Amino acid sequence: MIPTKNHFKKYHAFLAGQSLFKGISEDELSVFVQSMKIKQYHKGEMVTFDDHSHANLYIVYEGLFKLTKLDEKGDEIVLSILDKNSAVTPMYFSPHYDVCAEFVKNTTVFHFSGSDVRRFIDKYHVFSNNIIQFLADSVQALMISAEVLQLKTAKEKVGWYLVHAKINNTFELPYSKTLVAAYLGMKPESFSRALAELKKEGVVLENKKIKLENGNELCKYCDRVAGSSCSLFQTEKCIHN
Amino acid sequence: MIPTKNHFKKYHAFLAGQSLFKGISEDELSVFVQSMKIKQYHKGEMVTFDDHSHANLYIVYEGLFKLTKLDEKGDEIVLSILDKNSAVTPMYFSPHYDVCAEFVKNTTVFHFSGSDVRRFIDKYHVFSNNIIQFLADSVQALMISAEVLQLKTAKEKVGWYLVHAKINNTFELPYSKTLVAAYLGMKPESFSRALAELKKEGVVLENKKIKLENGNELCKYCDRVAGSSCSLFQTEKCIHN
DNA sequence: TCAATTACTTGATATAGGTCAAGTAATCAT
DNA sequence: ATGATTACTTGACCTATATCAAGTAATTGA
Repeated sequence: MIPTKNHFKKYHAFLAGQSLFKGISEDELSVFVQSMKIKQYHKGEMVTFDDHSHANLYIVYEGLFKLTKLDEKGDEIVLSILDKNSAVTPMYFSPHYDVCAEFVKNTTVFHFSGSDVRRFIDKYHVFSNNIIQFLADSVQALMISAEVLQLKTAKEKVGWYLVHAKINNTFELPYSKTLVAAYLGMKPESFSRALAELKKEGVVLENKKIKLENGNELCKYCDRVAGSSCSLFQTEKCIHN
Repeated sequence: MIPTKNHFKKYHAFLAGQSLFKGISEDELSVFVQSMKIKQYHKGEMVTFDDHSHANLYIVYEGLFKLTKLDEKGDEIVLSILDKNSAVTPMYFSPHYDVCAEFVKNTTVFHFSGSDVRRFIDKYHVFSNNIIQFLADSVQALMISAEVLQLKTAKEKVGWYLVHAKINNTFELPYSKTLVAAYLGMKPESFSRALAELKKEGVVLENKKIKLENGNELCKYCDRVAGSSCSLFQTEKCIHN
């Protein structure tokens, strides 16, 4: 797909809104955007990052996919779920570390070659700092995942996932139950049973909409990082003191 | 502890050898080292990174500790094991994300304040790139952990851990079984039983020394990233083609 | 719009690894 | 050197979640 001038403007605006490009001027960004490639993937496609694609930085313009690791038996873990505005860059990883992208919806991603990214890092100090922040956020997210996956019971995992939708006020499960279950390292059956348990506590999920009896039923499943974005954070109603 | 001039030289040499300071000249490093603080912790101590210590970059000069997350029930996960030459920096994390350092041995750490690190990043582009590589390595290590913890059986986890000691040719378990078990997300009892299983396959662990009957018994537990450092990598003896 | 596919639920059953207990071996501190 | 503490092992038992199966509900695509 060759971007038309019109598209180009749209993409430019989109990228300007990304936290990776925070603090970069319009003109500076333009140079970078010139070298951007656009790629579309189809629902159901599975792509492994090979030695070549390892060098890239990817930003999701539209769509949905999961980053997974598969083992010989065919079992998989979901490392992260990526949709609009998500970014991923295996460029600093070992070329022998292979992860897989499984596309859940038709997806459009922008990608920048490793050499362009490095050039941009060298030239624009802000961008370098943004990359640092992006990687640090990834580290923190993975640490929190590790904690959730290892320490929490099925019900706690689901509660923890749902509380995010309360905090960001959508009160909506953003993806299918099966996908969320996989992300939480559990089977759809267990997810379903966990929801049944939560229902007894006043948490109802009905066509992806979360309904709470009193409003605070999910608070016990909250962590401090997520909680710090909550309107009740550290009020007397909040469990985090 | 106030470093004497002599100590200072020793520390300077130590830091010059760290990959975080690769490409930094002696003189440049000196400036940075001036502002370094030294802290000693005792075996058994437990320290939480508070808002203040969050801003720091830590490098382990000597000793051993584990970075853990604890939950209300008192269960813990080991996010990483840190010993000589290891580094950790929560400085880019949410101030609400609290991890805990549990000291296994008496430990000496150097730390640099967040503002010094930022100043150094601004000034020395190589350092900024080193930080990027350091964070990316952390991301990759956490992804591999996630995979090991979720996808592997007890025996596979232990085999995977042991194969590293084969690859780096020490043939030695670097830490206590209990600590390694915790890192692998399992109980000491399960670790012990997994070792018993491996013994049947010709893998013997005797006072921390790994003995193999034929030499290739651990290969089936190897991953490609670890394997890429193996002397047999991608020869006909290697499972990775 | 309707058949086909995929998503979800619920029950019965299996199992890996956790827990508890009791013992031995190794290490530490005085 | 020795008593105390901690590390490790082994067996019996338990439990949370996976698996299997069979069904219903929802979504998709021609």
